[in-house]
Amino acid sequence: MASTAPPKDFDRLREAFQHRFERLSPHLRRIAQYALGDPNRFALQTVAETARQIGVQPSTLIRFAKVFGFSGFSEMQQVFRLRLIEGASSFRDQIHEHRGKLEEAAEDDPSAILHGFADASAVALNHLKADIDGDALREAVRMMDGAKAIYVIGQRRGFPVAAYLAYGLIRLEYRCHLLDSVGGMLPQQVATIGADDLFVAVSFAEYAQPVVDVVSDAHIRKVPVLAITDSMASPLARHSSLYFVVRDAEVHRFRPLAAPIVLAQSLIIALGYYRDARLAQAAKGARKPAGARARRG
Amino acid sequence: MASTAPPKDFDRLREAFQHRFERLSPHLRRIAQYALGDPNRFALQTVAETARQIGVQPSTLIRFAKVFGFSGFSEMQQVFRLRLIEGASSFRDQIHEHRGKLEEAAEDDPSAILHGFADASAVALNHLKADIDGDALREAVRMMDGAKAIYVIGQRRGFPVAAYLAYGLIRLEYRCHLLDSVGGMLPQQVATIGADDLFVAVSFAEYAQPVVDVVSDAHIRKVPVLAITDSMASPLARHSSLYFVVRDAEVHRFRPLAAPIVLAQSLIIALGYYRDARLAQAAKGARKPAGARARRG
DNA sequence: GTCAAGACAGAAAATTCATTCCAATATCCA
DNA sequence: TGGATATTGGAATGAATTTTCTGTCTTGAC
Repeated sequence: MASTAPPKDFDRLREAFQHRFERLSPHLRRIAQYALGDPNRFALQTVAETARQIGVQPSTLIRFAKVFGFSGFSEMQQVFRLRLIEGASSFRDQIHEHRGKLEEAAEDDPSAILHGFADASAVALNHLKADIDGDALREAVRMMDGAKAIYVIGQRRGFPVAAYLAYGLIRLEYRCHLLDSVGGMLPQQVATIGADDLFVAVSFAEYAQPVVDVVSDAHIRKVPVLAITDSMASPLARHSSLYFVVRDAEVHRFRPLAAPIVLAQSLIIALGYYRDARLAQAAKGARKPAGARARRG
Repeated sequence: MASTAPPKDFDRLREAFQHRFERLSPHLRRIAQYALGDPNRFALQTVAETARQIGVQPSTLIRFAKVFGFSGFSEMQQVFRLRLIEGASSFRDQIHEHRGKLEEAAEDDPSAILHGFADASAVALNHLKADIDGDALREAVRMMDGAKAIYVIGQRRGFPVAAYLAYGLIRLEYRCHLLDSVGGMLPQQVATIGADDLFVAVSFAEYAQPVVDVVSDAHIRKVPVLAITDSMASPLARHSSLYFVVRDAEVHRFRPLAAPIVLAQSLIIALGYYRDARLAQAAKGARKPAGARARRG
């Protein structure tokens, strides 16, 4: 019985499986095969279920775990579960892990702050890539392209993102308005938005009340709403037709903006290509009424 | 107790959470927020663990599940677990899928655009780390902290960055004004800025004329100018007391904004620490005239 | 062919876990 | 202010699951 320290992270455990595979007894081999072949199932099922599927006794699974130095099956399964959590782990946790590194020795060294914050932002960008669904992007592009006019709102931390979206849309020659509350006419402005327009809202915790208000107002009035926010539980997610969740975590008491900015820029770029493709199509079949198929259903 | 048929796929369950969110009691809301905010954890943890993390009793979690028609907590958790099995198994494949697509042009694949642009932005962040000088950051922080009032300007692509700077400065309770040209009074506004104020300008090629004009005007009038721009040859660099150069390369005919945004955030964070340190100092030697050593020489 | 060492099956025990129930508290409405 | 209703806290219960243990079986060597 090898009672060396058990591998604590999944990669090492996998290596251990592969390394000792030949020396394993037939049943233990089948367990190793199953575990590596469908690690997700293996992480979630109970011993009894897994044992039945493999065709061995539950006790065999415990013995298997002990061969690799674990105290029992549960301890080994924990490694598989951790992989599931961290594989798609929330940015929050990953930052939490590295917070020491990111924030250490930094308070009086602006250069260290910049480095730490840039690193945190890079992590956020990786999560963005994993989190954002391609189909959702496509749908968002269709919504923007099909709208008669686009109204963009964002306050506090969300304002720079909203401002970029408005800038990009105008650069692409879409009819777009950035809603600030200059003059205090925000509710009245929103009241003029119709069902063939599009409302784009950017808001992160703690969600600025005016944005939440106008978004739910618009949603009730059947105006399509595209939201960029930071949680599926956000009030914007609840009151939108389509939303993007960009996770972020505090570093130095500030939240990185890089991820939402990159999302906004990507949306604009994708929209640009989409429109070009549509125009090219329209030019080819120029006899048909132009732009007819651009409206979404 | 709503005993309608419980949603058995994740999307429907998520919708149910969002739909009934407002009608939920405070504790149940927190559960919904936690579940949607970190669904992976929620899928794997035991009731006791989850309850402790949220700060409610285990029984409350069971009640929560029953509200949505489940027989108990476990049945609801099963929905979250299924998502993990099915969603994560394709996760690996998706990565390979994207890698293949990334090498092609991928103009019609918004997801590939996002990936490419995020990567480009990450590269820009690395350049930022290498390019920005620590002493310059320190000096910029001193300038901001010592100014009587700070005026921020930026147009087009620079506007989101300027907007963030203004937001951050106001959050740190500095006297700050974001100069937009609403009302067309920009030159007159700038004329009121004095030598003990600070002018912060953000502008990238092709440099918006109004920004260039007011910057050189301010510089002639001996107003300190802090600039964020993209070249040492930029007109902003010529007319500023201190400037940061943020290189960026065009991707898909758009320039990443991540780097200047991260620079702006880092400046704000560093300024926050600097001010805290200064206040702590002032508190210690409280008999001396407060804040006297905060002005820059 | 026999003996020894390891592997396995199955039941029983122990532990952990989800669930229930009732008391206590807070909230709302008259 | 008082009563009624909804919400929450916490210990007790009961189910499920992991783990241990013992006897049997297979395998390989002498």
